[in-house]
Amino acid sequence: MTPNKENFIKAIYELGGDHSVISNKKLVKNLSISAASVTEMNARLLKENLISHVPYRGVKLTASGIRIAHQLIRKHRIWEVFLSEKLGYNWNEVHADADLLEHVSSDLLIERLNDFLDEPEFDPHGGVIPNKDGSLPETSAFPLTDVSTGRPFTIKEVDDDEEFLNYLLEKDIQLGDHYTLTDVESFDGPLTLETPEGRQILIGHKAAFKILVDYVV
Amino acid sequence: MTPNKENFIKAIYELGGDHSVISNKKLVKNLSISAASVTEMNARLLKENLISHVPYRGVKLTASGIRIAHQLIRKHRIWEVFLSEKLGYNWNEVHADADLLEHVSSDLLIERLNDFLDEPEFDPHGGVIPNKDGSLPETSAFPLTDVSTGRPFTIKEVDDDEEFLNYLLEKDIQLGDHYTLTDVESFDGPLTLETPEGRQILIGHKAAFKILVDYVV
DNA sequence: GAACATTTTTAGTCTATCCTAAAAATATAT
DNA sequence: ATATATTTTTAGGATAGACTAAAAATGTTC
Repeated sequence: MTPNKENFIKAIYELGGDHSVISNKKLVKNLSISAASVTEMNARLLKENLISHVPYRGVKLTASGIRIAHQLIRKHRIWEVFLSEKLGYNWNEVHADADLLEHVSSDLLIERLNDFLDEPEFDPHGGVIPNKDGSLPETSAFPLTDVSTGRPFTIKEVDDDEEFLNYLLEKDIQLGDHYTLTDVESFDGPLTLETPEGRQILIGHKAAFKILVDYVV
Repeated sequence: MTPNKENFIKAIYELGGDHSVISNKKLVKNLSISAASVTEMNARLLKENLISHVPYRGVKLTASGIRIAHQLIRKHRIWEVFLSEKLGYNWNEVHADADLLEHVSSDLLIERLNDFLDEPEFDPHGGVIPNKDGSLPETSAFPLTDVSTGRPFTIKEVDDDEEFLNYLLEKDIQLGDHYTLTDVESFDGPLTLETPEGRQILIGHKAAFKILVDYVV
């Protein structure tokens, strides 16, 4: 396993390749490599039984491909917690360094780091940290787009994307904040949130999809 | 700069390539690669002006080659301090992981880590940590082989080699220990050290060369 | 200093990863 | 349903890194 293959598997996973077939085109865009390179990498991962391939359709992760993706995400997120909590990185600085570190982290290193950080459950964006064995803890968050009006909810997780995190910083939206949905424009229009203090926040539909929430009990 | 080139430069440095010409043979042994691969890598580093090359004699680092070596050693040693002090790694476990981490560490990461560790001066083996600009702090340690009998000294630094560290563990020799040299066998024979409590320790000449000491004032 | 031994270099391959350009397959649109 | 557009695959190359085997240079020994 090389850093390249690992990144490829992670990209497939992040595009939904654990449950659906991902087109080459999406991978071309996501990884910024040529279409020919995607075809080639598919062939390599296919030979290792990490993906299944439908010609001219795309690829999907096998069970072992998913396990590898989860283990990579575990490493990535544990590093994010370290960078954020111990080294004072901002929300939007952690990603790049974690992306490099995850590929050179021995099991010993990750487990020691996990202990040092007191076995965190979530990374700085609210992403759940997979278990050591590659399984995924249960979580109940769902997209902000699916929330019902009037029922108070809390922000559980946000997309790990630098640009998007800056957008949230601007809107002053943070993990754990409480809101109520007061209005939804039809035809995928913006959503209006209200803070307990009565402040109104407008969120585009596309952004709302990148925010996972849960109802306050 | 790739991890491979970085390791090559570090190997040259560690063999004394900052001040003398290092033969291909030594690099073959040190890096466990073929002689042909060494010749090739020499050609690449020569093109980048990181080494000077005397055909059939060997290579020597240029000023920028030395600076790169120092910066790598800075990264390596800061990671070693972290692994040892914060993650509870043993003396002899730190090397392997530090060797991987040093190649993926951004300047931001290293400087934050350095702050987090309270700007350590030495790594767990007593190696001095180079400055951010690639310069080397002054130290006064010298090989145990050069010590005079009767004058008390202290252990300042030991070779960063797993096998050798286990040897020291066996002999119960640690950084900061105080000893006096009581006897030296001629013809590079073993040295006899004495602890303040009167315990005698026998050290082979080759091992003594890997231990740096300084007189107690 | 000629013969043998060692070391370095050259030549020719191999793999992983990337690319561009062209061909093949699939999708869309009139 | 045929023409056009898009996507994927194939073909052919490039580069970094590593290898083995053979050739060239250097060292050593008697």
